[in-house]
Amino acid sequence: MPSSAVKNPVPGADIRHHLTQLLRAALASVAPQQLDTEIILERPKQASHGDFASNLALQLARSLKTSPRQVAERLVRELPPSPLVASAEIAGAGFINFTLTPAARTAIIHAVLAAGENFGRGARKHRRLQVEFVSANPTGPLHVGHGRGAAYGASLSSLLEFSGFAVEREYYVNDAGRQMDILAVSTWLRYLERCGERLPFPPNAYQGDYVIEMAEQIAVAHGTTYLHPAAAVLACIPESGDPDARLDAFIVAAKDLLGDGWHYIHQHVLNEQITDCRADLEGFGVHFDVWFSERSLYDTGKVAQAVALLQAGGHLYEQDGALWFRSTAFGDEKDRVVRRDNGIYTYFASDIAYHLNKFERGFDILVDVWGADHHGYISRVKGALAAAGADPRRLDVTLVQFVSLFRDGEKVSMSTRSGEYVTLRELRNEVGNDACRFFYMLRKCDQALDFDLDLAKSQSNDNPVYYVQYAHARICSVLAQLAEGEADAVATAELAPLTHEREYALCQRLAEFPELIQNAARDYAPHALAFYLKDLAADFHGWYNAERVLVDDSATRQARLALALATRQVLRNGLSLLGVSQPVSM
RNA sequence: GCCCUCGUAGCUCAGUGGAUAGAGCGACCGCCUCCUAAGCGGUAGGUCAGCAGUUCGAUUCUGCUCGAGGGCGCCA
Repeated sequence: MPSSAVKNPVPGADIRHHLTQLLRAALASVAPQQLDTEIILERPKQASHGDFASNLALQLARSLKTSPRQVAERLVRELPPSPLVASAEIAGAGFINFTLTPAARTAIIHAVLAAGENFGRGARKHRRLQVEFVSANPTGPLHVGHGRGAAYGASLSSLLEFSGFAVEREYYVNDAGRQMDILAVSTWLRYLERCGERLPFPPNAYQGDYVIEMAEQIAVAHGTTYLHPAAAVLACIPESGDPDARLDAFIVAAKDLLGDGWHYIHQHVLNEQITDCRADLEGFGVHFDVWFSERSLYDTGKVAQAVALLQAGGHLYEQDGALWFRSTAFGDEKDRVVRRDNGIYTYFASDIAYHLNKFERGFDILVDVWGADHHGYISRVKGALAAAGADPRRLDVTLVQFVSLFRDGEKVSMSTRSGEYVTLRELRNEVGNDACRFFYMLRKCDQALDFDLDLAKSQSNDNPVYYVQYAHARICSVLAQLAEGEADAVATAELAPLTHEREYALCQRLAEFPELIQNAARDYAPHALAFYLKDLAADFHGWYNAERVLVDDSATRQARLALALATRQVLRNGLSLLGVSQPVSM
């Protein structure tokens, strides 16, 4: 291929693509029969290895029956000349290391300034993607474990959206099951207590103070409307027996005695919890586009339809009075019940209907963010989707591991049912939203997270979130000292005065941002963005300490201002994706 | 027993089919007459748990062993 076939690059355009074209041209001449070899360009860890490195020669050596270094020499000889490449050197086992010209290295600054808040945004992918996360039962305040799912899901959604997908965020409200009944009956029993009735509060009912508060509200608003004598209630409850049976008896008694009143209390506590949950999440910067009701799946017959669909496909059978799904035919370790012997559908049944409904709504990809304790659930849901004729590969389940809180080096013990746990709201109030959001992203989601309260609260250099925000504030501080209108000229500043290694390193970091967005989105790994921002801040702080921005020489001053401004832009873009604020001063 | 996640510096954790495996904290030595010291520079610290395999090349992929945590309901 003649070298003229490689187009002259636009400054600031995709240099990686340009280098790939150069290598492909060389490949066509050195090994025309290997033209489909994948061209891989990586960013070397060491600065002495240039700006980009290719292992193409190592890949080709075997089939060409030639030593890697010899192949590399031939490739380099055939590389078309490029105005962006200062040198292409052979090193190590046969790597080709590209060093860019100073202009090519700094060109990214203008690209950042031109794109602004859209720098790093991926091309539209024309694929609709839904992220479902948190989806905690509306039976009590969110705790720090839910907080991790919320922070992860929100950052992941933003990242996927920024990378080019059309993203919808959804919260699945489990408003149909026994847990809601237990919350309603718990509230009613507290209400009776407040009205002066003496009866034992079941140990397996919801113990939290918020239940007492809801009972108080009902009493204030409705007086003794829902009052029934303790004796009438207790008459329905077996003397002994297992606690779950007793709790169910309390629920039956409440339904019988209250009639329509039961529906009021049930609906009231549900509304209260959803409202509280939504406010908590919005306060955390976590927004949902859709709050999807599980009960609506029953009301519209979707659950029965889903089961009928599996039945029609011959995937169900009856045994011991229950209806089973033959999930072992789809790789699950045992078959699963979809309808119990008492005629009630299991959670699994509504979950099948739910996921089929998601596909009906036209999403190309479903992402479910679940607590790690649900991992055994993946194979059966995917199996059911396959059985129903849907493609299970379009469902990606991401498991988020547990959170342990540490205070003064001691683990804070938590127990959900007893009501003794640290809520997300308490955590936010104590350490602040920014530190919370950032700390949740400091660990891969599939690893258990130890949340150090003292470190998260520390207003010091130990705290990575302040380290990143400080870089942003420092840049703002410099810009605040400019004369009127001086910043306007920066966007088109001549960049040749940037000649220090730290400046090139910072430019390279900025240039990595778009690739990082794509990779992190592909891997569902928003933590990679948090780590990138730490690295970017470190590159900036290092440069800031070594070189002064506001120097007298106007050309140097303009060039450095441009670099500072571009850095601030990328810090902003990254922090906002993570839901962390970008303070102007600290 | 089966399944999942994991094992990387004293501690907490990133990372990768590639070259001399990184960061923060802790330790030690330094840097404000200077755009914010919530900052920076340097030193010390490693059998990437172990064994075998695939590969031109394995800390990364595969298998096994050891160790840690979690999950295995006609609950949600």
